[in-house]
Amino acid sequence: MIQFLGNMEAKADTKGRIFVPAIFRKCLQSEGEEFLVLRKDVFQECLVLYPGSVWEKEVEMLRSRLNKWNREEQQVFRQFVLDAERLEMDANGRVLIPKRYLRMVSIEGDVRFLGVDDTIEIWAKEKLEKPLVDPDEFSSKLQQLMA
Amino acid sequence: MIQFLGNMEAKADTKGRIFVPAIFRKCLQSEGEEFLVLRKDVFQECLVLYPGSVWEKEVEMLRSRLNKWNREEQQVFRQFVLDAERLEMDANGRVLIPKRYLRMVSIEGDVRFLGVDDTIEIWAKEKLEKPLVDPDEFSSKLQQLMA
DNA sequence: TTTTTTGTGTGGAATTGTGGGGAAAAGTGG
DNA sequence: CCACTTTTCCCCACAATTCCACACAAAAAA
Repeated sequence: MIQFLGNMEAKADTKGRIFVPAIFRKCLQSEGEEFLVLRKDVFQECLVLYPGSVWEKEVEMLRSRLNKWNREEQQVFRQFVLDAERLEMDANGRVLIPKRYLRMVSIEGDVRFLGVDDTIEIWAKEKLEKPLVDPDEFSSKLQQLMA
Repeated sequence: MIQFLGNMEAKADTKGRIFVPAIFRKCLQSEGEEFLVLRKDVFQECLVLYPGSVWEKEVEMLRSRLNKWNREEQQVFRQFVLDAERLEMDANGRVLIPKRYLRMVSIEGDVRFLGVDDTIEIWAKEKLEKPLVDPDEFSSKLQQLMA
């Protein structure tokens, strides 16, 4: 089971290419992942990189539970794949992020990679400067949820 | 098993020709698909491109569930194949979409190709600008499905 | 510390993808 | 049979992407 952990800075060059941090790369390689899927997060202004196998599992799961002859369910499936794209790393270990996606999450220069479970998130650097949740709220929320 | 993923822009020229995005083309080629079938989606205002083999499977599936000696069921089957058309790509990798179909889904200039499972959808660009499903509805649906 | 290796940032050149249009061929209606 | 539209085939220009090479910084090894 694949697990990413870390938070490192990187920058998109003028062509929209970004080096995937070496630790993540090694992780992907050792798991034999051939490709990645890039997707805009549904709720947050960030991008999500799924290792191929993780993506496939997710889609398979959805496909099996959403009937394509049902209007609403098919629409949900469509929404899920709407902002997703297959990517491959180049010889140097970079991914080319299409301009459209950079715009969607307003990335211009510096970014941060964030390992979150079995996916990798890409944020505009500024957005991760301040905490996502208020620290006090965070601790009490956590306490409450894990009780 | 063939799987399309992605969302890219393209435009219909004055003759109604549209380039099939290169990634999809490669996908089709590697699966040895010789032709495509175009159809208006049953539920949405968009066009669907089926790889030949996918279309055949779909029809077979319908055929097996719809009794041809039942007047109503046969009529449904007929309607399904009525709005469908066989297409081939030209030497440059374009498909010529008959005007009739463009009108059906009100495509005039820019379009978006959308990989959805084993089919490719063609939408008028504007229609994909805003979310297809209300975000709250989407999240609750997903939450419920993946629980 | 010095050297080597690995990781990251940059850019140019070649290739491929996309948008467009012209002219031949094939249908269509008078 | 002719004029006219539609379809098919071919070629061109430009933009985007891929490939390749290099420079440099950081980390690891000697």
